[in-house]
Amino acid sequence: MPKIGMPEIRRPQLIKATIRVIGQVGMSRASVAVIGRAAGVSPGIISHYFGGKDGLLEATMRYILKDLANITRAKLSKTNKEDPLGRVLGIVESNFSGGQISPDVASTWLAFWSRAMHDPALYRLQQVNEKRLLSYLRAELKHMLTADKAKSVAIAVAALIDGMWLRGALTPKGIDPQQAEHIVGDYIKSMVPERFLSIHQKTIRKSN
Amino acid sequence: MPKIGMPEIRRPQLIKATIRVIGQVGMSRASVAVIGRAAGVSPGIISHYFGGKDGLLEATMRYILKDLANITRAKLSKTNKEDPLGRVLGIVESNFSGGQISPDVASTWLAFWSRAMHDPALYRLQQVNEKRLLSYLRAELKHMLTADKAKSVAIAVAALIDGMWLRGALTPKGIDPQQAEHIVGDYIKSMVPERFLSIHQKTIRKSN
Amino acid sequence: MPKIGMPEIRRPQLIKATIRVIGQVGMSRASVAVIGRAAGVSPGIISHYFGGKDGLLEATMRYILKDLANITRAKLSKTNKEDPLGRVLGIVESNFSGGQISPDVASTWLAFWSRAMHDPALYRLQQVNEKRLLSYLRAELKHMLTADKAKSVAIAVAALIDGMWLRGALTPKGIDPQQAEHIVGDYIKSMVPERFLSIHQKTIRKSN
Amino acid sequence: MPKIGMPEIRRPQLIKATIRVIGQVGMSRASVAVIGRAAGVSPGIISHYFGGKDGLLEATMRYILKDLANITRAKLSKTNKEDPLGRVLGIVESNFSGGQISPDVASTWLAFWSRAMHDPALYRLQQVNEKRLLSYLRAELKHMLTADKAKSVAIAVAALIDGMWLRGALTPKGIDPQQAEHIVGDYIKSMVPERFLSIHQKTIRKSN
DNA sequence: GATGAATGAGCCTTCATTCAT
DNA sequence: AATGAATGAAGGCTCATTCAT
Repeated sequence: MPKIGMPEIRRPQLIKATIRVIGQVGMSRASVAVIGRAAGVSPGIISHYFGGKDGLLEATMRYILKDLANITRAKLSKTNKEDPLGRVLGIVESNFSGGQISPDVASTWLAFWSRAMHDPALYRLQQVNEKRLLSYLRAELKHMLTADKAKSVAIAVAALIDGMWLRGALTPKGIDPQQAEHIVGDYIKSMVPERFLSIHQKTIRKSN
Repeated sequence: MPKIGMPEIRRPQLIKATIRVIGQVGMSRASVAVIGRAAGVSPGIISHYFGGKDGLLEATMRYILKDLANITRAKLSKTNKEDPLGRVLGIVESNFSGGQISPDVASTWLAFWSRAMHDPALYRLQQVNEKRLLSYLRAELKHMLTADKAKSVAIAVAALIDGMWLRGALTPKGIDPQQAEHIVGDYIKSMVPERFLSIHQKTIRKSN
Repeated sequence: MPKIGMPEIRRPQLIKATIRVIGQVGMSRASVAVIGRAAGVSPGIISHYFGGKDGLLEATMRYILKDLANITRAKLSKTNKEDPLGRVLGIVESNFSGGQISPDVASTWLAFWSRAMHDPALYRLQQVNEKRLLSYLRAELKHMLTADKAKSVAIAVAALIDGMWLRGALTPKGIDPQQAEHIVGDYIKSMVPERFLSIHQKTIRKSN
Repeated sequence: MPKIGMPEIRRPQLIKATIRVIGQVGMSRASVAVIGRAAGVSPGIISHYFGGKDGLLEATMRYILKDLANITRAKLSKTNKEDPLGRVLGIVESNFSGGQISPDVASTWLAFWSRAMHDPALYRLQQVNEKRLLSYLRAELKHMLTADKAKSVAIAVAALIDGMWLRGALTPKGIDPQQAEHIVGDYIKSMVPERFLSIHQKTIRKSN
């Protein structure tokens, strides 16, 4: 068994502090001093572990995206491959579950969204994530719709997810996952042929 | 006698420069020095006209929101009151027309969105805008749907608008208004009773 | 009769505003903009009439000193030359009368005192005033004391005047002229031969 | 491990540089840049140690006042309690000894006097110091004079100290402690009953 | 590995002065 | 004569980063 070094402890510790700080005071006030204090370490350590503030921000975004990817993958692995509607709903659900909907993460993500437009490193991460979501959605929707229709519905679903998520981030109460899933789910159900709803119903019943 | 009427010239001049600068280098690099240079004036002038950088940012957001409100109002005034579907589509269209979809404005708006979460003045402006959009949508949707359904569809449409808009902002090519309107339009049409589509068709034909 | 031009109006107007502003917000916050506003004129006018802020400050100090000199001269001209004690008391009284003891003037004077140590122009004005006070005092005291004693009492009286005045300036209620004159007067009376007190008493009675 | 104990080094270092700078160029030119340079450190350090320029100024005044208080306390502890005149003279002497009479300290003190009128924090410090001086003087004078007389003589002595001190600050040669003590001493001796002079003489002789 | 003292650039703001009107 | 818009330097402060310990 290898000894776990400090990097494995410090990096997540600082990333989580970053999310907390950005969530609470905003990106413009998230200085390394404040983040360091929130993590209970000295400011100098950030340059040591991430090469600088930019490195920390990139690592933080990467962390959030990875978390989402993990959740989605886990969700899909538990979903019946014969139930494409269920799988699409699973993808949607992933976007409104776990750490993703905590106000701090929502705030952080929004800050990154804004920053990504002018920061190549963040922009690339953002693009990868966007494409993955679209490709996941399209892959499942193709089982229920024509390629053309699948593409445009995928875009709509992705937009709906982001929109619900964005509006939730700006609401004092935060994101309401149930409402979000319900609204996105309704849209999808209204778009796919009826028989996929039946399959989905049966699959759910079976899994219980 | 001094030059008069400068405030009426300088304020829009500085606001436009702000949008341009935020659009091009991002909020974090939009210093008063850079904005001043972009407007061709000295940095000190910003405090003179807006009381400080915060005042300029607030005025800028106010300017963008007012622009959107004006476009929406103008659009609605030209739409037949007997055609609620047409009016909803008009509201949607307003959000993807005019200055709103320029990459600079999109970037600026996103920056404000992020900032609004931790800046009370911007937050208030944001909230007013959100509520107005929802209320406009709900008012028209109520003519076609039950109050409950109108409410949830209004939320979905607003989310769809924001989502399309957000994703467009992050795309190199910028927002594609036609695609956006098409996708949002499709969603709305799939949600309202068929007869309102007929009314809408007739209204359009008549107006040509 | 010569026509009175604007300079004769503007200069005192600005000087008085300066005293008012320094008295109310202190030297460090007395900008030309604030002074101009207090005088109801534009900031540019100060450079026009005084060549700059320094010129205004110097003129303001000159104005206050001249006022004190005038009061003293007037007081002495009304005092019996055969009553040296009465004349000394008159000099003391002059320093605690008229505009000199208003809180604004006191504050302004103190500010100049501090500034004079590093501003040659103000320093020169200060010195002239100090020497005049000492010379006035010494001239009268010499009629009652030896030259040596007169010199040291003159210094003490001057210090007592400045000290009372300084302490008064720092008290919320401002300078109390009666208390000040009483204390300084007591000191002087205890220092001069008794017969000058008798002369003084007689002189006062006669003048009534 | 970082360098430790720097606060204990830096704070006095910066305070002394502040006194030096104010003494040499005046309060209005005592910028953090200049003070930092005089202390051989970077300007940013001032905010680090004092929270800002105001904090440094307050700490500087506190330092000077504390120094005076220490000197006075030390002086009194070495003075015979049965010799009230000696104790009063000791208090006076304290005000014209040690660091207090250096031109830099005199200039700084005068600058603070002026500033205190519009700066609550400095004003409070000033008041504490004034009250302490008066109370010390009154306490001793009460052993020699009626309460009423003690009060007014205390005020006069305090004024005389401040006045001598103030005039000295404005003299190129600086304060002359011997002359100052002599003048103030003479005044006090002329005010108290003769027998306290005898006590004082005896006490001095004994202590030699 | 970790600290936090220190730097120095960059930020926002204030201000005395200039100048077209 | 007077305005007040505009400048640009200088002010205080914040901050990411470096480095001796």
